[in-house]
Amino acid sequence: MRPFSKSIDMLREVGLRPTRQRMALARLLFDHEDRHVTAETLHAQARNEEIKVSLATVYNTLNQFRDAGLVREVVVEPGRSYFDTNVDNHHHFFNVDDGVLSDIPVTDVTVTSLPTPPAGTVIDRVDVVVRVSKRA
Amino acid sequence: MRPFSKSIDMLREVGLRPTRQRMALARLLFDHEDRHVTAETLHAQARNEEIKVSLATVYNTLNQFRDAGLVREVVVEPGRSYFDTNVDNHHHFFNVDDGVLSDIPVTDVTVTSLPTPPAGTVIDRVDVVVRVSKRA
DNA sequence: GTGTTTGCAAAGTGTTTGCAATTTA
DNA sequence: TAAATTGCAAACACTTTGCAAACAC
Repeated sequence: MRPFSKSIDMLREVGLRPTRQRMALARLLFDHEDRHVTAETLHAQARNEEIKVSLATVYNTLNQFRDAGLVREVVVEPGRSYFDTNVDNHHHFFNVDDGVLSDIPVTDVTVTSLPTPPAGTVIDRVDVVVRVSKRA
Repeated sequence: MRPFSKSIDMLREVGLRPTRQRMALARLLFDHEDRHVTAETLHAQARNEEIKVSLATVYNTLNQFRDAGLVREVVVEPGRSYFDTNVDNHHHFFNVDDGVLSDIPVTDVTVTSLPTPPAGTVIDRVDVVVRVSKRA
């Protein structure tokens, strides 16, 4: 298998040109499972690994990946977006002390009896965020 | 009962001076139940009702009310904070098409089998957001 | 009168965008 | 070489802050 071919295929499938920046970010995101990044943290990691990419491109790329369904955007704090590489149905812990977001195994939380949505609307998705903090 | 005495008492109880601006905003917020406002929408409403208050004061007041436990901050969209006058345990619908946030009656959603929080942390609160959109 | 609060404008934070230069196919 | 993408800096939307004037007690 040629190097990077997985990233190339993934990008081609969603109609994005496999540029150097997009492939590098795809590898950072998808070589390990269940990552939770912000544009800033992903950009910092890229810099650490000597990948040349601007912060604007990181923002644009994350938005394109989200639109393509490769990552999911998670909003838990005002003024900051997290992107989750796990796009399956699942929920989150959010540590309000250090801002760390982590997955809750699907089996560990169960929402029973979903409410009837307001007239004229349908349910897109149910997000459960369990806010945690340091034990007192 | 003297006018405004409820607002005065409420503010005194949480250690905030009952200024003209804080009393006016308290009345807008608490004279009707279960309001969901942003700083901008509350400021707009104040202007409509001829209440003189700056946007900065609306922001500061909402933050003070939140710190005092009079309102709850709800984050569902990047770059915008909603404040909910219902501080009891409950959940939300969020209409992604028009940005309208509404309460889910407590009895209409049940989260069973809460997950074990990460080591060294305790659960502060569980937020369920049901994202809805116009029926296709 | 003394300390608190307000309003304004400026600053701050995270994010998006216009456009020339570069890269991809 | 034609179209897409990048990077920079400027623009943006929302929110916070510094400070002098106004207000509460």
